[in-house]
Amino acid sequence: MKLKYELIKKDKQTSARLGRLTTDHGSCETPIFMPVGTQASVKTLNPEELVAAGSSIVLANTYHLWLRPGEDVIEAAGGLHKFMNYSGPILTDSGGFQVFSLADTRKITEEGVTFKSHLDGSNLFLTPEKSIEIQSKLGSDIVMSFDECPAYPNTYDYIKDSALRTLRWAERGKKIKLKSHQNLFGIVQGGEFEDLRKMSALETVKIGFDGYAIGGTSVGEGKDVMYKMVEYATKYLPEDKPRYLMGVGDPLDFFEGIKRGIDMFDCVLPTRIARHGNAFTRSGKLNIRNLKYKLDFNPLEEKCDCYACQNFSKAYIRHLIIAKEVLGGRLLSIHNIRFLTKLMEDIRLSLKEDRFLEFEQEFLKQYKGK
RNA sequence: GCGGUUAUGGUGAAGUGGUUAACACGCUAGAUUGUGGCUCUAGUAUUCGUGGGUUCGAUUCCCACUAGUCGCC
Repeated sequence: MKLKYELIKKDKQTSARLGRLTTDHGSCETPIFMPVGTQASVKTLNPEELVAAGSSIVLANTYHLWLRPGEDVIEAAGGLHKFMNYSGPILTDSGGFQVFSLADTRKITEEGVTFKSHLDGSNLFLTPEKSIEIQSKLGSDIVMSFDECPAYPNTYDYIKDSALRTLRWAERGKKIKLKSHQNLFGIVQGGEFEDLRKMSALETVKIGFDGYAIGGTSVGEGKDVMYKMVEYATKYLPEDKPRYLMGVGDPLDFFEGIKRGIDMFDCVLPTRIARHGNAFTRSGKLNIRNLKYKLDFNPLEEKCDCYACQNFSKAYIRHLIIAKEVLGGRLLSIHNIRFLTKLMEDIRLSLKEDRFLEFEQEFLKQYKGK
């Protein structure tokens, strides 16, 4: 069965949307946050904990699984779902971003990208066809097109060439056969340039995909620029398909993205900052290593229903993080994922009740972001 | 009791007769956005056991004291 996106409701004051996404492995309401499990594992958590933390769709990464253990191993296991014992929806990123983040030794040509493995330095060659073939073997529910994620800032001419190349790559990738339950998303590029975002969006839609992502964001461009990039693109995306803002996971960015019509977000932030001792709370981010929590025997957040808050104190989690015990990072990861999934639940509820902007105001009053 | 030896921040320790006393750990704070990396960044001794002396100048040289340590009786 192909992916189904139902647009349940449109916000009257903003471009926010309430929707439902249905795959062969289950459905979820949008807007939604998707935790990242790069190597077929959301770091430190097992699938049960992930689901208990409110997650209903996760990411995995083509580049990482291609190198290790290899897509054939996962195919032999019966696909990613069976391999990692997770039965919910999975989205796989194409590896385009890794090409960007491991940029030291890469060379981009029309055919594809040559770069070095971060594991053993061996030379690798990834093409749009190869990326989709790997994802086909992985068996994820949502497959991402192989794009180029250009660095920021960049010249207009480069971004234009790059966006056009990404379009050609998208067409090539689309020709690769996927499994019947799989769906392919295209990625809009175009940097900070309005006309290029428009061109990229319109042309990507012309090729035709099951959903559309906005790429090339959260690469150091600054918030205002990012919001603009989103705006420039979502205008030209069809209403009846989901929109996914790649790599964005700051609570404040959720509001800004949703306001502009975004349905899906993914980010490593909740799990990465967790392992470094930080927690999201309704009043802002908290660094559990801070001295002031040494004798604080209250939970991270009083009203939080997550496993960490229901069972442990800040003082204990602080001790675990300082002592470098893995349980500390686990508990903070559980909490942070729950924080973001709960925030999305609250946002969806506010959309249902026609008070999205009011809820945003309420949230911002308490939340001290940067 | 005698002789030797050492004495630098929270810890382990470098070092020099003369501008801001290495480095590591710890501690304190910050960062982190389609995860290579429990990672990265910054701050953290107005002062070198105590008291004298030599010197233009001493944490560095000398003396005494105190404390630790080793050996001998």
